[in-house]
Amino acid sequence: MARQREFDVDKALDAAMQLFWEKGFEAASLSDLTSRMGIQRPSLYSAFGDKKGLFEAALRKYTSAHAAHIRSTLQGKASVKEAFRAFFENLVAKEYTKSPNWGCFCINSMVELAPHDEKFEILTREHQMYLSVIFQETIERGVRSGELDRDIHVKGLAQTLVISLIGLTVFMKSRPERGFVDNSVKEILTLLR
Amino acid sequence: MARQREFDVDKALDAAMQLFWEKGFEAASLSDLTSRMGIQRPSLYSAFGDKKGLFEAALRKYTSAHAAHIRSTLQGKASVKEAFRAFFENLVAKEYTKSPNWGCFCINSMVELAPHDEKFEILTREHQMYLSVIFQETIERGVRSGELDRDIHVKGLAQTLVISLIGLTVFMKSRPERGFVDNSVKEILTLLR
DNA sequence: ACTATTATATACCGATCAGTATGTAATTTC
DNA sequence: GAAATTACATACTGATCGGTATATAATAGT
Repeated sequence: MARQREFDVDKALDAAMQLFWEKGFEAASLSDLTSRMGIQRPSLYSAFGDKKGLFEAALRKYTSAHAAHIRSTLQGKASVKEAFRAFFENLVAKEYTKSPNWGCFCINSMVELAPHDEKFEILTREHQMYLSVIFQETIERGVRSGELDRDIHVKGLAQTLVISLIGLTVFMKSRPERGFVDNSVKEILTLLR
Repeated sequence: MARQREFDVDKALDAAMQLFWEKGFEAASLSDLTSRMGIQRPSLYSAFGDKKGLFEAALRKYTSAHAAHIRSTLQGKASVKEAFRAFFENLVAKEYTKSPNWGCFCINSMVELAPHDEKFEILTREHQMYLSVIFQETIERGVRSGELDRDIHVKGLAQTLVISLIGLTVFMKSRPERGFVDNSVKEILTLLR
């Protein structure tokens, strides 16, 4: 119809996601955003509506990629116990190579926005619910294969692993000694019997 | 020497703590603060230095009260298993009566500030370390009394309960169905054998 | 009572906030 | 190639940000 966009919307969204992830919603200013995204203000507003709209788009992009990553990681090993062990150990190892540690964008958003904005209360909750379903499916696979006890409480266990994942991710933001989280991961994995 | 203060510093700090707890550091403005504290800007600056200083004072007040509360709660019951059960169930029940749910001021601060400010990285981490010591002492009491197995990994278990506490507190900010957290609490408590 | 000192209240500071009006460049349809 | 449409860049809006200068009120020591 008319002049075409000169910037890649998805690349710009990715840059916004990175900044919101690092700084949170309030602390990321429009000037920060436009400079990191490499576009001007009016382009941002025409493409994403407003700051909240951009934030929501960035968070949705993050959660879908995050869930896909977790799902494929857990499917990567035949042994379910091994899969969870690799998942948690990898999570810890990764956070201790980066410095500083921005944690999980979805959890950060849950803490900052969920109590003040119902849209983000729902969005962040639903992501954790989705992760618990992924965990649950993985555990069920272990039960079917005979690797895990038949009388295990599959759903409760999956939910507990989500809680543990959140706890670990948040606590690592304060950069505790690694032994602390290593001990916890070991303990948490004993729930898989 | 001269004119005396007309406001109660501790009461004002309490009001600031409440606001920072609800809104976080960035989202709580000086206008918000002074109006909630019932004082004028210069009084705030003369008593607390600046916004960060006020925040730090509020957080320190919170953490010391929080730790004292947890310590006395855990000492309230002879049975260690019962003590932890009551502690976690009370935590959940309390969060589900308030609406909305502001979570834990220290955890909120860890998420918002720890990666950007070393002072708060340390302050929030040390509080969790302190909680893990309280948990550890309680577990040791259970081992001594014979209520808990002698071969339990006391420290690792205490650290895991801290991780679980963080995970539960954060996740409840998104107001999930209560069954989810109830299941997790039940599962977490099975670690106490 | 006088002086020094400190708290209070008002009003202000430059900087930055999120968001937009305006004018120009580019691309399509006719 | 003219008209219509849309993206771009600059510059601006009123509002609010954290922080402070100034002036006045109150209390202490002398």
